[in-house]
Amino acid sequence: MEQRKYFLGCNYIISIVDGKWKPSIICSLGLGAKRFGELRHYLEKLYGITPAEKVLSEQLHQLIADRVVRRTDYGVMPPKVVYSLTDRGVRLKKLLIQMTEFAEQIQDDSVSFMYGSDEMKGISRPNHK
Amino acid sequence: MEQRKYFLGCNYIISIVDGKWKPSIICSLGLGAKRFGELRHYLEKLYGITPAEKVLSEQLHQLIADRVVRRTDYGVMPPKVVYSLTDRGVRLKKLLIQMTEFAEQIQDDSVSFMYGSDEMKGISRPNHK
DNA sequence: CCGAATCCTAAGCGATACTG
DNA sequence: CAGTATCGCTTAGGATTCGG
Repeated sequence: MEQRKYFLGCNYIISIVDGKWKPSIICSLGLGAKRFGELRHYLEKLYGITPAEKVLSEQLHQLIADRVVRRTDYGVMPPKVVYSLTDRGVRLKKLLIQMTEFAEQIQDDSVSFMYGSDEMKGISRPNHK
Repeated sequence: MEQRKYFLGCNYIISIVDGKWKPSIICSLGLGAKRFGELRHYLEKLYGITPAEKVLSEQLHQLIADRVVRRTDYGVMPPKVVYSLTDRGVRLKKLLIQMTEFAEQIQDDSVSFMYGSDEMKGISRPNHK
């Protein structure tokens, strides 16, 4: 087992959440545990595009390695596997919400976001059709 | 001028600070404005390695484009150019410190950091030789 | 002293096809 | 259903060289 070395602690956090879909995965699972396919379709409803299966799989496994996400295999046929946030994941999600709120404060015309911090908290349930 | 679109606000923040040296640049300039070469040598003292000039230059310009860093050219000969944090940069640095504190909370044996949140705040002045 | 220009390698991400 | 295997494009970042 080898040790990973970072300049700053924030570099470590950034490395955990850096990945196109990772914040959305954490956010989604924070609103409820989901199966692999469920997660894909949930993300598609939110954004209109789906992560490639390979990419979703990769990023999930990285989050598992960083102990942010937990994988529960029910070992039945047909397969049933559920992903959910660990304790660390729940705390990380709160940090992501803080970051999102900061983003909304400094936001200007040059950027836009598809999903807001209130929605991350589950305050508003969007009607994505 | 085109608009950048992100899934979540935190994706925007992550894109701003994602870059091997960016958090360290923001942290360093937060302790005082610096010239290009000064910044390089400061980082070298902290970490024992220097960013390639091209990389430091790139990441500085990206931070300028994101209005986190300000470049002040005194237009004299020999050249004197100073980099410092904007208002947005100062606020972003506070967020980075929060992230670093979170990292220190969840830290375990598998990771280590070369510079701590207290040092980011300027509380302790390390004696790097 | 303050960089820009070029070349190179590794990693991120997507599309497609296939498996237990 | 829940993924893995393969391919190919694009970007990040380091090494090196050159210019005002």
